[in-house]
Amino acid sequence: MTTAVPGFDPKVFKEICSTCSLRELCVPGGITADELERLDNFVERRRPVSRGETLYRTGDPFRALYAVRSGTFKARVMSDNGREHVTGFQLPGELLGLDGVAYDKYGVDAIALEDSLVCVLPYTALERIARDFPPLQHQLHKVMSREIVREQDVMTLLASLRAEERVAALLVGLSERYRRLGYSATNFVLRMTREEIGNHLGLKIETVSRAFRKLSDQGLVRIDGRKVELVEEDALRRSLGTAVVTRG
Amino acid sequence: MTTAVPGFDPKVFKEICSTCSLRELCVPGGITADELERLDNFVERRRPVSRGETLYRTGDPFRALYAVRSGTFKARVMSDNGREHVTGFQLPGELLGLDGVAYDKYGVDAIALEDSLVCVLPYTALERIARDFPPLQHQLHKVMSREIVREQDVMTLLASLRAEERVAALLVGLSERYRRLGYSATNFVLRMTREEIGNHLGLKIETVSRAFRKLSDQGLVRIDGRKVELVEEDALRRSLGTAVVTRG
DNA sequence: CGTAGCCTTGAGATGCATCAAGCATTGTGG
DNA sequence: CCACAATGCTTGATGCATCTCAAGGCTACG
Repeated sequence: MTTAVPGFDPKVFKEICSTCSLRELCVPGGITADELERLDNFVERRRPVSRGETLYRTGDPFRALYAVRSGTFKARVMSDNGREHVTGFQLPGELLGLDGVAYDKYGVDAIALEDSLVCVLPYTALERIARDFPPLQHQLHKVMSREIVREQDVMTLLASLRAEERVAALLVGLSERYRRLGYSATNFVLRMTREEIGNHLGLKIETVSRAFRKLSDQGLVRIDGRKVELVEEDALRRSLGTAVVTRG
Repeated sequence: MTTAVPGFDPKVFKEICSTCSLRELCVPGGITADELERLDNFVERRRPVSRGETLYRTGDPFRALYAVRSGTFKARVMSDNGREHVTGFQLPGELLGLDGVAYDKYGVDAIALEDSLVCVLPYTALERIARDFPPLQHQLHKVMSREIVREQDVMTLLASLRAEERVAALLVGLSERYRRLGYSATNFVLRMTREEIGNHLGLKIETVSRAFRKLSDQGLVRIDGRKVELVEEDALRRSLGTAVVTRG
């Protein structure tokens, strides 16, 4: 299985790509050495983005997708009254930029919440390779569709949950994503401020703070600044109604 | 340009496909007669769905995308407490089922709000043809990305607008879509109930009703049951803040 | 040590949900 | 053709969740 491919180090793959939503792209099962090389050549493997830096802005011409290798991003839109809406947070292995395909320009700002690394996937090359390599094509479609589903979930959350439930849903969602990454699902550190959480969930910062307090008082979680411990994960999950899936 | 192709009637195309989000699929610019025939063979061109009927249900195995030819649909999820969330309304030329790719099953129920016709686009065939026909591939990606952007807009709406603004945004959005279809952008009939509007916008039916009333009192719109007239379209638009785009 | 950013908490205001009643329209069976 | 049920819509009164405004505390960092 481990064919000798120039410039490809399986150890690096293990760390970086194994949880990536596009791993089929970088090291798909059944990919030939030849194909792998071709992929390797077009992906820029580690562009650093430091905390607070903008990876791309709303309206920038769309050129590439970005896969988060390490770190965390927020995607946001600013309304002209100066208010921020955070459309999502991106953890390692997740993609940025899918909204750019629609109108050949990005529809959000992508901002690093901590020092991060991204893979750069030039889009036209990606489309070209996808044509020659059906599993990759299908994987790309799945990734886009998952983003659609994720956003549906957020819409449902915004349309039907109360403040405390929204915050609980966010925590459960982050928990699942950290588990998938092989990190602790019960102990993690929030990379975003209360305000960013509020701007994602459609709540004011004070309401977010009080929601944390209430969940904490019920013994469901333990909160210390940005450090979170899920004490009663199941109860937390149940407090949402199982229909609300939390994929993002 | 009008090559003689068996089974293809340009007049029918004009009526049906010219505003379709997948028109590149059915009659792309620059498509050869050969390719067109191939497309023609795999698309089922007019499946009727009568009012209230379900086109597909949450969890049904994903097989096909559907393009609305005539009529209107709602896409919805039911939470287990029995509450409905309407993720969107689909007008002629718009697509249903993109969420199904992600997990090989549909993520919503698609229900006709009036007697409707859809085109059926079997998905595996679509992927296959897209590989051989780059403009179609790109168009498919654009359509998926537009759905992502549309949902981002709805999320922003839900997270930041007040009741009256949400209703105004819906009306402006419908207006634009009817204009694109060649219908009046200022006079149209709502195909959905107040309750469905509320379940889309995260509002109760009474609140929707009162929002209509207020917009009406301000002279921005005229409402008679489901008949809507946009009297001051610009003012209505301005009442939203221009950053809130309303694509669906 | 001091400042700036972030977070918490309290008190009061407000927008939407809830509860309740009544009206309009449509369709149906007598 | 009419009576009346069913469905959808409106309107009013009240309560509650969240926002708003205000103050103070904590932490990190220069």
